[in-house]
Amino acid sequence: MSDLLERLRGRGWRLTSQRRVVAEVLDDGEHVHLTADEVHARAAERLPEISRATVYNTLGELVTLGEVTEVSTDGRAKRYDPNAHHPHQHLVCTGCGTIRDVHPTGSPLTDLPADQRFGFTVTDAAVTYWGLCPACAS
Amino acid sequence: MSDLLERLRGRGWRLTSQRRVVAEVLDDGEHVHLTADEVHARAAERLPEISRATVYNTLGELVTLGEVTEVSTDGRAKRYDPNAHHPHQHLVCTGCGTIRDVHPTGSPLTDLPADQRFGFTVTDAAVTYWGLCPACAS
DNA sequence: TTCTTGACTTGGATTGCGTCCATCGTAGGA
DNA sequence: TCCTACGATGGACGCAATCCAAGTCAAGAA
Repeated sequence: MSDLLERLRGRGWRLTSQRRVVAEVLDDGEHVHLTADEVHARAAERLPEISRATVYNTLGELVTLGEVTEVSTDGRAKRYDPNAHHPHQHLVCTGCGTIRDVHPTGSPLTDLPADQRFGFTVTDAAVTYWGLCPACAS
Repeated sequence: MSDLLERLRGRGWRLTSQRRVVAEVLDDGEHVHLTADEVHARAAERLPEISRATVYNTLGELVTLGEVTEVSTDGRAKRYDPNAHHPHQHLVCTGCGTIRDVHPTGSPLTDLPADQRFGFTVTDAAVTYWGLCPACAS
């Protein structure tokens, strides 16, 4: 994660305590995909005065820089995936909304023939798998 | 679409003018994927007093019955896809948000090995392709 | 070290999308 | 035709996210 902070500094980021804390929170919970509010709650444990607006701003900047991926599954709150540098797909629980990273075989982008692209310049493809997690299934 | 109305009646639906109009709107614009607000606007052209709550209720019921599919691409408003009986995926313009139905080769569900399911009972998979439509690319 | 400045943060207001609820209306069976 | 339970209404509400004007501060300059 210090890598991340270095990369950000290299891009001309002013390194404030708020931004540092948000980056640390994303790093700490690398296995989970936090909502903006969850990021804010965890950041506030270390920096009580941090505002939600700043968390939103910082997350948005990290997404723009490609350091973090935004995952919006259904109509719920967006979740933020710090695992942006390793391509993967998502498995979402229809019960509780938690997300797992998965690695399916095959690559979806190549599965779209030219005659199915309708003149679009297709740049990305995402596969979302839906199901019930063990906890919600019981 | 009269098919749809028949099916709904067969399921014990009370056939009100509001529900009929919502169904007609979805049928009319079969090529597009309308937001709830767009459905409401078009329905209101024929039935000015129809309320947004009724449109939301009716759309929700149609989704529950499997007659319509809910498509939530990014953080924007959900869109409703009347083409629920023909499996397909979606190609979304990152510029304007419009959606096209596409038919990729291969089937995503079979692409997730058992050791990548983490105890989930996986029931569905959706592929979303992202790109710029011809209008937004120019 | 202190100064300076513009980028960053703040929090309260606001927007967008969707749901809830008490009340009224009406489709369709008796 | 009448009854009544199911559906419609619309205004209040909730949640996620954004906006904005004012205050704060990181980091380069001197």
